[in-house]
Amino acid sequence: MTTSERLVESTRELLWERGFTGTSPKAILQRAGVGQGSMYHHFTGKSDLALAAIRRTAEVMRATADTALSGEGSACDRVRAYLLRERDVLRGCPVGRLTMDPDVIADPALRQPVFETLDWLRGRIAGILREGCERGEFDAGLDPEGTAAAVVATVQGGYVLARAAESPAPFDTAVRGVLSLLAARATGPAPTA
Amino acid sequence: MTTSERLVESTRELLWERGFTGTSPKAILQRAGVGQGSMYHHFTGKSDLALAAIRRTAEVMRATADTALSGEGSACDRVRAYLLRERDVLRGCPVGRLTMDPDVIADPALRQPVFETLDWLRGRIAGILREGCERGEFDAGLDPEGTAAAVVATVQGGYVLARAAESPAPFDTAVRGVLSLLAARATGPAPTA
DNA sequence: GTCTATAGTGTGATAGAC
DNA sequence: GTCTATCACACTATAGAC
Repeated sequence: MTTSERLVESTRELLWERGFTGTSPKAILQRAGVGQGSMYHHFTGKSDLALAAIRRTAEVMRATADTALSGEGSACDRVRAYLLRERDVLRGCPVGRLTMDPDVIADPALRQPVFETLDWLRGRIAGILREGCERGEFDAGLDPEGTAAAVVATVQGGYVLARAAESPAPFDTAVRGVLSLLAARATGPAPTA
Repeated sequence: MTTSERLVESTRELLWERGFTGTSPKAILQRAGVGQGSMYHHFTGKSDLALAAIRRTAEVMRATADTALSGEGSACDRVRAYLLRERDVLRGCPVGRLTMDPDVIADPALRQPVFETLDWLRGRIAGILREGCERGEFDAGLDPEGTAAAVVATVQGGYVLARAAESPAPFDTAVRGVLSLLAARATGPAPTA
């Protein structure tokens, strides 16, 4: 791993744990085990390094979500696979948590990958649900866009509830709830959600 | 307004805007228009002041939510009233945003009011849905706990999506989605969600 | 390309005058 | 009760040696 890569990885971890405001260059350097000079040689500063880290994290999250969503089965099965995939719930979403960071939201360059990732996810799920509707997998009138937004929001909000409770339980309950509501709209032999 | 109250109000605003880590005593004092001595006279430090501010914010949020949830109508109507109540969506939830602040979550005293508020909200909505089930307002098998968690998570996650997009639209879409899923479970003449 | 040294500013808290 | 002065330390960035 190059010095540059080590810096990006350390930044990714710290942004996830502490956010942008809560992460100092000093902490990044200590975790990466490099001196200050290296950071300012490879990057123009904290924001530039954060941008590289956020872009990488967004890329990883997108790939992970797409794997779960691209599996076999009905639209409902694929959304279920996404919702029930393994997660380190108490750590929260490395992309979503950045939206609570005013310095990230205020900087268009930093906000863009955050927006693009969540927007892509919403659109991906909406597309799957729309296909499901066209195939008659759901009863008439299911709102693919609204449902997709609710699914993504449930995950993001589930992290909030779990971190407040210091327990993954509220996350799991919320996921169970939205899955149950969705499964009730599926036609055919109702799978136990 | 007393000096102490001014300090708490300034802290509430700043915690909402910038979180605990992103808020300095200096910023609080400037906004409140008082000197440093006043703060350390009334409070032991930043955390103590934040605790007073968080408790007050939690109290306000609980009252606001309870007003919307205590209205007339069916269980579905009351949850709808809560979901559709006016919100400054792009500011996010003043309680929920604190869960992304590692220093808040790490301090049991600061985390407690955050947890209690969100847990109360979940329980309140679950109770309303349970009553609705008992009155036959929903078709059999609606999961009150799961649905309530999904409703609260959708709101919290809706803020995340809205802030990422710098637009309230994704929040509104998610709320429409979860409401549509819930309304489909209501018996009788389906109200257009 | 990486290091240490240094600078200037801000943070969170204390001391002591009024 | 409120103010200003001061403290020790951390933050972000730059300079310049190696």
